Amino acid sequence: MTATLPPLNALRAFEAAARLESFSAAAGELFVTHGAVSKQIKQLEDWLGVPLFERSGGRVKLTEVGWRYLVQVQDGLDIIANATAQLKQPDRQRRIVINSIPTFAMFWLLPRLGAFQREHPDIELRLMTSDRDISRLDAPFDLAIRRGPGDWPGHVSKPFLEERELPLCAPSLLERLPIHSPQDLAQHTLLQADTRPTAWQRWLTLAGVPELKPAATQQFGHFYLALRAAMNGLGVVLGPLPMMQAELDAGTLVAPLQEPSVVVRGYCWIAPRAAMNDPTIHVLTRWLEQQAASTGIAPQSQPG
Amino acid sequence: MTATLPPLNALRAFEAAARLESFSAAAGELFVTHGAVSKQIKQLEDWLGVPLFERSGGRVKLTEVGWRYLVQVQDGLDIIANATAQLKQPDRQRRIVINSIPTFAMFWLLPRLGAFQREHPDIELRLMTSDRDISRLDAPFDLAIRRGPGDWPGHVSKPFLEERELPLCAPSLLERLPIHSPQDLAQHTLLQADTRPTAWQRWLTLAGVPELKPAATQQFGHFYLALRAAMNGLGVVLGPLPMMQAELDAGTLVAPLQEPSVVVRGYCWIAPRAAMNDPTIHVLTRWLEQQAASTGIAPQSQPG
DNA sequence: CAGGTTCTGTGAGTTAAACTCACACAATGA
DNA sequence: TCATTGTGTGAGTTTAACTCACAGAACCTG
Repeated sequence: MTATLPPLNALRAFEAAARLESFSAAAGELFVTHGAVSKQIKQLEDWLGVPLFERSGGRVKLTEVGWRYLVQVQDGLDIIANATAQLKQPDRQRRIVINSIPTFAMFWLLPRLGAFQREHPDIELRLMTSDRDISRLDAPFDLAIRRGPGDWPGHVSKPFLEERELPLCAPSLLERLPIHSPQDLAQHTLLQADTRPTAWQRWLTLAGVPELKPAATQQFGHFYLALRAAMNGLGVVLGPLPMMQAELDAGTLVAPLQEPSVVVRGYCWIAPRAAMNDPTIHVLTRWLEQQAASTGIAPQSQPG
Repeated sequence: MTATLPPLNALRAFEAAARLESFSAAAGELFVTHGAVSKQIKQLEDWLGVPLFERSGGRVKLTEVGWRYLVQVQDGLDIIANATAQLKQPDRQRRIVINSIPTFAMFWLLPRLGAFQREHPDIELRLMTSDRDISRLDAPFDLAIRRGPGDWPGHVSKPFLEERELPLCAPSLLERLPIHSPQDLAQHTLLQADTRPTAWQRWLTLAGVPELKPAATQQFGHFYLALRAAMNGLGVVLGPLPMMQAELDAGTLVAPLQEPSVVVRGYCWIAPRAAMNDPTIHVLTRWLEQQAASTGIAPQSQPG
């Protein structure tokens, strides 16, 4: 990371002073004089170019900007402190922690987890979800599921499930506004997620209607929220197949259009290189590949 | 935070050296000599008590411990760098960002979002999800939904929806192993989440069977994963009502037992004090309260 | 195999950040 | 009005961070 960092030692003083709303109390906590804290805060404010505290008669109170900065600085420093504490006290537990992107966890992995556990009752799985790049996770993991291929230094990865996208929506939506061609999407709300920002534009281009303006768009922080919104009749989502096949089979979602069907980046399992010595990881990754082969488009052989 | 922080300036050198796997390259990036970087790394390793790099013949490579530390240090430093950049370039947008805990977003809020948008087409909502304490979020928000009451300095909050918990499961589960009394739970897998770690123990205690040992327990990182697992027939979850009423009505979940029904901490909206000057926040919070009053247990008047 | 190149390790000395000390000023409370 | 508490800051001190110079090791090339 080459982004500009502020004077880091000053952050320690800032965090304490802001949390306690007192330079003197912060000085006590940090075992320095209040003058040191005062100078550090002044240095930080000068460097940032904005006041972080309001002063009134020997008392300080965070400004709104200072408050916003504090919560993020605390988050950053907490992560560093926690990482440091963990490093000093390794906590070795025997379980496989899977960190999956939320949509995959909910619509593909979770419905199959029971089968895995019946087949492997001796393996304890713990499922976490995150959209983040694996290099930026708060907690360690043994296996990650992310869309790929991708660049994951220090890890082994392998694609195991391809994906294609089609417009999907609740059947009730079509009763009010039928969709027979891509042009009909102009009457609808298109649902999208931060994690797939260009999906609709790409699909519309392939469909031959790049300039189409929908009635509205609805943005969600996570794709699974967009999918749930579609099930709730809020609009049309570009649904991933074969992941949503169960919902199509159940009739909670329908695919009004069959073309174009865009093949997009599929799913990879990702493990730290050191974890590849663990046979349990092999059991799990083989199981993932077998499940993918039996339900949808397993990728052609591709090196990790 | 009074947790021990390592020498912070050394982290800057460590991050660069670790990312580039070169002290000389790190020195170039940081505009210091390689000797400065070497000394900083040595200081950090001495302070932590563990080597972070393997040395071989003038080359360095991260140890496994060093690698794990790097990803977390990078995360922490990135948050600080991003907070710093945001502070310098305020990005003022006109939209309401809601940060809700995932379960509430999916099962209560999202099904109602369409109604809100039809009633208020001029307000753009952006829905984010997180379990984190609001003081530790990566991104700013205008309104948060968390379970409470709670202590949220600098914010205004108000409970608007109470909650009670009952064992819920898929109907297919009862076909194989009926549940007529709390003792019957011994034959089942109890599903739980990190965010509600003591829920089952409390419920079993109230049910008069504190020593009951279930066939298994299954832990999930998020409560909504536990709920989805229950719908997929993986076990019994302590389901929140009235949130899951729609699923009970639809038959995807059933409540085999009606007692004891535990009233637990419900839901609060939380807004930064400064945001209370914004009339849009009032529109949204009043709408939340009205929706809660019409669907479930609205709390007795309680100050924020 | 020898020499050159590149990279890290470290002692000695230098520089600058961090700190202490002491005093000044302001708000609050008794 | 005076005492108390807290912040601001200049001057001086201390220590972390740094440069400089040299040494050692691995790798590459001729």
